[in-house]
Amino acid sequence: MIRTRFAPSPTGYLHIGGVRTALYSWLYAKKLGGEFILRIEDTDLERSSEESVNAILEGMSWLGLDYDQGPFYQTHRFERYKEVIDTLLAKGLAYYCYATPEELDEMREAQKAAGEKARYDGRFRDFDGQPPADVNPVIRFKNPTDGEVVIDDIVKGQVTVSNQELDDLIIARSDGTPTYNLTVVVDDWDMGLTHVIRGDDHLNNTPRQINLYNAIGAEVPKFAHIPMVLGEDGSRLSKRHGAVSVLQYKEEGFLPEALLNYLVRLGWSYQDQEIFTVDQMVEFFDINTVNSAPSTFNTDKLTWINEQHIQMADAEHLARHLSPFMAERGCDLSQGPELADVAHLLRERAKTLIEMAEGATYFYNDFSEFEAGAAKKHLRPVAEGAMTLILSKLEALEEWKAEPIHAAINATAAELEVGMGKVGMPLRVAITGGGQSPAIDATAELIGKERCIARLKMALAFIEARKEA
RNA sequence: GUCCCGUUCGUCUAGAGGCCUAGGACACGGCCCUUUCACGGCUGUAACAGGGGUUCGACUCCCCUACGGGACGCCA
Repeated sequence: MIRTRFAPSPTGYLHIGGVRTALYSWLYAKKLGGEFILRIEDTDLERSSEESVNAILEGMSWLGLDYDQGPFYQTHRFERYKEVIDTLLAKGLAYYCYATPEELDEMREAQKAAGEKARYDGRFRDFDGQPPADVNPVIRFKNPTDGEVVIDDIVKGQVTVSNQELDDLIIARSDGTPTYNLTVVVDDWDMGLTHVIRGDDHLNNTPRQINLYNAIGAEVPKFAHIPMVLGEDGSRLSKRHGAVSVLQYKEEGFLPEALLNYLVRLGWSYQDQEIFTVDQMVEFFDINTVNSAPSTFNTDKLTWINEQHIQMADAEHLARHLSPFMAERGCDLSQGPELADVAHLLRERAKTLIEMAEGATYFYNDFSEFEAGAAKKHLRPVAEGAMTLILSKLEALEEWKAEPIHAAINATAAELEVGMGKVGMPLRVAITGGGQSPAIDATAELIGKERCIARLKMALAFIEARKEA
């Protein structure tokens, strides 16, 4: 069975590049009926935080990237890592290194000065003298010194690295805690992972990890190194590029499926299709056709995709995601139409849920002033006749539905021998407070008769006051 | 500096030697639709990093250069 994982370290927010590798792993497992595992790589006690763990969990949950197993925490598995390290030590495949951090810094500086790649020189590899009493040693893995490691990467192709380029990496710190390169190998082995899908910033670690797999007698999984996501200026994505945390996109009014859609198309394509439902992603995604070049994040396109998903979203689904934004704007949803109906009406003119919430406010909140520009243009004395007539017709309506409302507007325009706009626009400003809204008849229906009548009267009073001024 | 990876319109991408007068999408411009704002439809501008090979023929294969990214931690 196929088994993939997402293994973030909880040292910050869940960022957008991480989400893409998580998505690819998740899609790959889903597509092939495999399992997707979540593992929290928290061996760095200094930098890991519970807050970050929560941000990761919340992000995954919002995106709907559910996992079949986990979350596993590496800090709960220290016994197991110790066991592996002891075995390596016993077999002579690992050794204690007493070099101090200062000593190592000096070594690296000298190497760089000499134009070489900085790496541990193996000074304690064959040490059998008296260990210094005042140094807590680290444990290093004895990397093979000759030959080469070949990675048969699903997205990068064949990558060959000479063992001479690799040094003896630290697998246990001087305080005894294990390090990433060891824990990741032990876990991926213990958890039965068949495919390791991760960012290509790990490509350089892979050869040494393969050596570790071999040393502990584990089967080497298949690798797929996904290229990085770059910021809009082409450099590595970071905080200064604006939103990098998934939850920030949630707050900015993006639908989770839209973010996923944008991310799946960043570095991968399926014919000329741009818009994918989550089910379609699962059906069409193919890890073998992921591009090997990094790609640049583009908010404009994300926004367009979000708009497309809003347009095709189910009204109830939209309402569910829209609801928190309405609350933010102080809207009491019990004092107005069903939010789903409003969302349905607005979905063709909102790029984000924030925009939609802005456009939905007047369905729930009354206003005391009309938007200045729109009022100046449409609530003029000349509109008084049309307003008075439409008011009386609307008041007389027995069935408060878009169709009869529409008929009333038509009749008013016909009786006064003016265009639809001469009636529709003042009416729009009167009942919505501004000059922009969906079709005025459907809008009026949802706002409700009582509110519409009251707002029309308020508009008439506004015109009256203007005449006197 | 050393090693690894990469390079098609501004951006995401299609392109597996002739189908390419290089296709689609976002963004941008124009036109149409329209009682508002949008949606939508049509349309325009815009790219094979450079240089050498290989081949009858190169966006596609090879080499070099340039540029970009990554790694070189008792971080992951």
